[in-house]
Amino acid sequence: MSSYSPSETAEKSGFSIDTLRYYEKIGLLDGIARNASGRRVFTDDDLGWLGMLRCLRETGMPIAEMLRYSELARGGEETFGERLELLEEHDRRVEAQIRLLRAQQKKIKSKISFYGGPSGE
Amino acid sequence: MSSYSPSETAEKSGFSIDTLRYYEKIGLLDGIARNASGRRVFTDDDLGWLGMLRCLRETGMPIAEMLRYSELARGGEETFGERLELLEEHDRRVEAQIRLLRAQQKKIKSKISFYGGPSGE
DNA sequence: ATTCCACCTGGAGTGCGCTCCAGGTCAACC
DNA sequence: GGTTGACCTGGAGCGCACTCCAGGTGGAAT
Repeated sequence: MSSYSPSETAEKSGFSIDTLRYYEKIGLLDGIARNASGRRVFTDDDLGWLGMLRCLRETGMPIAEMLRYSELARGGEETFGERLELLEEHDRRVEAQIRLLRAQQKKIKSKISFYGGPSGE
Repeated sequence: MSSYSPSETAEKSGFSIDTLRYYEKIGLLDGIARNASGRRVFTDDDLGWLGMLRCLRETGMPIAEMLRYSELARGGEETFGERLELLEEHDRRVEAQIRLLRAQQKKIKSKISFYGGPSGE
């Protein structure tokens, strides 16, 4: 088994069918195959790419930048350098985001113990 | 010094003046004092509250829930239990968010090393 | 034959969280 | 007395990322 209907793909990728269509429309998904009656047929490769997109989205990358990354990905090995740069930049932002979350979480926890949280009261 | 103009408050709190007005309008900020000519005057207490709001916002709490928290905060000590519950629930979401980020960051880093990232090439 | 269902399209609508705007006020400075 | 600048109000507008809708198609089951 290596080809998937839109609904299977939605389930496996975690994106809704509407989002899959939207992503194809704006160019995040390229060359999605169609069967004889015009329906989308997703491959394992497509699922792999969707996994990458999901990773980028969930770490807060804006669609516009994912689009940039997609364009680079279409450019073949020549764009490895640029893709590397883009991901490293993003990785730094993710790192900063985690740091911020941790710092703010500390404040929340201290507020919790102020209100008499676990092992407080 | 213990009272601040809107622009000072914006600078100190990290929210824009427009956002401060908006927060007051929707009820996240309550009882902000005014001077004789109708301008807002923020106190250290207000700044403290804004710090809490900022913490909640930056950890992804939706405005609607911050509103709920604000209402509870107006309710005095009787609402400590509910506030505690709300913050504990939020803390768990923050924890999950951090975990997700860390997990996705791993994928990004492995992609980076695939592209020939630091100490790779 | 018809009912059903998953899918298709283009385009409109939604929810969130601001952000901007027009038109006005007031205190202060030149 | 005029100008400036920070502030005020109500309300419109915006950017993002979807999400929904109307109307239609094509294959499969009853």
